[in-house]
This record gives sequence, C-alpha cells and structure tokens, in this order.
Amino acid sequence: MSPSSKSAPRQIGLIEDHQDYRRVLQQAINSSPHLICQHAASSVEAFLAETATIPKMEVILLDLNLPGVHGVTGIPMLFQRFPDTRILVLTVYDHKPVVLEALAAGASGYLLKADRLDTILRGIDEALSGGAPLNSHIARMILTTFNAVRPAAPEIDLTDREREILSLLAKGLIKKEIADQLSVSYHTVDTHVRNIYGKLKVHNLSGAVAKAIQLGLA
Amino acid sequence: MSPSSKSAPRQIGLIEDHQDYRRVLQQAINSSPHLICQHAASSVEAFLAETATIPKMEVILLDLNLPGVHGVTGIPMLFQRFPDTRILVLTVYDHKPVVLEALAAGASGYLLKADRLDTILRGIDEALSGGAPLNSHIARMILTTFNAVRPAAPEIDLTDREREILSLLAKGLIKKEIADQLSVSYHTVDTHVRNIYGKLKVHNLSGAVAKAIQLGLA
DNA sequence: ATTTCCATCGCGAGAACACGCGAGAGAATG
DNA sequence: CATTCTCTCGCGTGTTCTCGCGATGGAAAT
Repeated sequence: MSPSSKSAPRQIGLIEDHQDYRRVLQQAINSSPHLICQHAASSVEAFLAETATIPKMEVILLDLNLPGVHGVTGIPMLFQRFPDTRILVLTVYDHKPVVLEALAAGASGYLLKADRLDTILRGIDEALSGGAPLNSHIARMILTTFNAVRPAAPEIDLTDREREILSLLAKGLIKKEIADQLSVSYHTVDTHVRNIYGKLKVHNLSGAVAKAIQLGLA
Repeated sequence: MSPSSKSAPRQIGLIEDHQDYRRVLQQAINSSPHLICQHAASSVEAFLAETATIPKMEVILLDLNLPGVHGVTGIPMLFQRFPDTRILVLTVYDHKPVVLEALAAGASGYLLKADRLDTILRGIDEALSGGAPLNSHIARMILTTFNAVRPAAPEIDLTDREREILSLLAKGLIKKEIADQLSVSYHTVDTHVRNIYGKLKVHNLSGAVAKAIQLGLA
C-alpha cells in the first residue's frame, strides 16, 4: 500500500477553505515521503490560477463547501485542466444528493472530515493505485441506492415476444410501427400489449413502459 | 471507531473453507476485546447447523468459494436464519459480476483476502456502526457501473412542472388524472406534455416516459 | 390425446392522445 | 419597457389506443 518510492513524489493538490485544516492536511501529506503537496488553495478559482503553469496533478483533495464555485461544480472545471487527475471529495457533507452528484461528476472517492488523518492519507494512496476510497457510510449510501435500482425483480415472467415489443415501445415506436418492424399485424401487437398490461397490472402504454424499465425488463 | 465496550462483545460469525486462514482470522477477531467469534465453519451448511440454537449473530464474514452452497447463494439463506445480521463478503474474487451479485444479494460490504488483517477488523467495526466497508478497488468497480447507469444527463432542462408531470405519467396516470391531481385543466397538462415532447424529441407518451426514466429525469 | 401456452389475426366502439392554432397572466431579465 | 419563460386555458380534427369478444394453428407438456 505504501510505496517506498525512490522515484519523484506524487503531486497532490488541495482545495479547502478552512485555513487551519488546510495547513494541517498539507503538512500531513508532505510528511509522507512519496507524496508532495505544493499547491493548496481556498477555492477552485484560486487553485486553477495557482496551477496555471503546472502540467500534472495526480490527486486533488476537494472540499465542497467553498467560496465562489461550489465543489461539485468545480469538478468538471478541474478535469478540464487536469484530465488525468483523480479527484477525492473531502467534506463534511454526507447528504445523499450531494454525494451522488459529486460521484456522478466523476469524483474518484469520497472522504469525510470526520475520518482520521491516516485514513485520508491512505485514501490518497488508494486513489493513486486505482482504487476509490469511500468512507464506509458513504459506501453504504451508494449500495442502498444501487440496490434500489434493482429491487430484485418480483417474478414477472413475460414471454420473449412480449419483452421484444416492450423494448420497442420503450424506444417510442407506436404499435403500427412495431407491427411493421416485426412483420405481423397491428392486432397481434395489440394482443401482446394487452397481455403485458395484465402481467404488469397497468392500463396504458406509458405505465407499461415505465414499469418495465424500472423493473429492468426492457 | 473502536468501541471500548464494557458491554457484551459482539457475536461475529465466520464462514471460510481454508482451515489455516479461518483459524488466523478467528484468533484475530477474538483478540479484539469487543468482538467474539465462537462459530467458524467451512461451509454455509455447516455454519447453519452449528448455529441452530444461536439466536443472534451481528456480523458474518463470508467467503464465496465454498464447498457445497456457493457464498452468493448462501447469502439469502443466512438472512433467513439471521434477519438482522450484516454479511461481509471476504474473498479473493474481484470480478465484477460476482461482486455485483453478492452486493445485490444484500451483502453489507466486500473485503478482499489481499487486505490486511487490521483492515478486515476495521471493516467489522464499520459494519457494526452501520457502514459498508468496501475494498477501494471494489468501490471503484461499483462507482463505474454506477456511472454507467447514469451517463451524465445530456443537458435536458425540463421545468419543475414538466418533471412533475413526467413522474406522474411514469406512474401510469393518464392526462386527465394528472390534471385532476394538480388541479389544472386537461389542456394545461396537454401543453406541458407537448413541450416535453419537444425537449425530449419524442412524439408519444411512452417514448417520453421511457426517455425520461433512462435519463434519470423521472 | 387432451390440455396449456404462445403467437397470430379480426372487428368495432368509445376513450385517450397528438397536434395545429390560438391566448392571457405573472415573474424574471435585460 | 420590452422580451422571454413558464404556467395556464381553449377548440377541433384526425390518429392512436383500450378493451370486449371472438378465432386459428403450432408446440410443449401431462
């Protein structure tokens, strides 16, 4: 985990508006022989200005509650400047929407300020080695929404034909177009759709399509 | 993180077929003052038999590559026996399908045998405190499939009202019902739906609903 | 051999939808 | 003050859907 590198130390960036915490973190990083933090700023804007001539930044620790540009908004900006960097969110926020937004924006990990310093340093190492350090409560949050997406399909057995028609409906085709595409009559498609209604317990196309997608049937 | 409990130690179960590793792990757990591992078996079946009279098991460490019932298959069996337990997968497997299957089955965390012993013990504590310990490479795997599900919404800006109507449509309501529920006229809903069609570039309800769900707008 | 399931096809009536072509009011922006 | 958005409402016409009530033939299962 802790590479006793004889090579050049890895460049770590730090964006955190709380001055004391920033200094402590920077010192902690710099006391790791294989890491170096030369650029620590209190906002995304300041960081980008400060690193205007710096070619490479391996990992960026990013607070979210920042003056000026919010952290989540800053993520794409940082990626534009450092396409290959790995961004680790380090904040006090642990509210689902924020977390998901940040991760969706491309963050490689999510640490909390409540975590111990060595946990954070380990997180940097993990990010450098291709991992995604997540605070375990954040991980749990992701797992639950992850499982919410696939709520263990409640045993709906559609026939192959029904599934096929359903997926064409999900593309926005109308029954007649589906009939043409499958080379069957409108009535046939209609019958299949009725059977689908029965199985999914809905009474119109949009409901069927919605349910099918949410259940992962189409 | 490390509760210096004066209360009874927490019951940890262990299912692992490699005898030496099992013994090492059991000793490690038992050397933690707040944890106790009295039941360690080499298969799911053996574990269930051995704990037939045990009422409670807070955390179960579960290997996947087991004789008899495979670990993933064993997860629901263990839950049936211990509904409130937290199952931590501890294995050498790090292949995506297996990982996702295990987590979808309800595992509360996923550790690798390559992890250090103290990482595993910390994982148990995290699970006890409601977290989901994930090896950082596993976490990364989940994040990537997570982001694959939501492919960075292509900048569709629907209004709040449009989103609201869309989500009602996704529940299978027809326009008239939505009008009633929102206390507006049918025509108003109709207009909103037309605007949605324009923005999503579709021409019927099912297409709109499908696109909305797939884009995570509803 | 009978039953069951699946895919196919047909008609008709009434409901729901798609869309063109309007309009007015209020809020926000410039 | 004009413009732009958003939400609101209205009518008419043609299209599409929903559903009741059928049917046939083939394949698989019992």
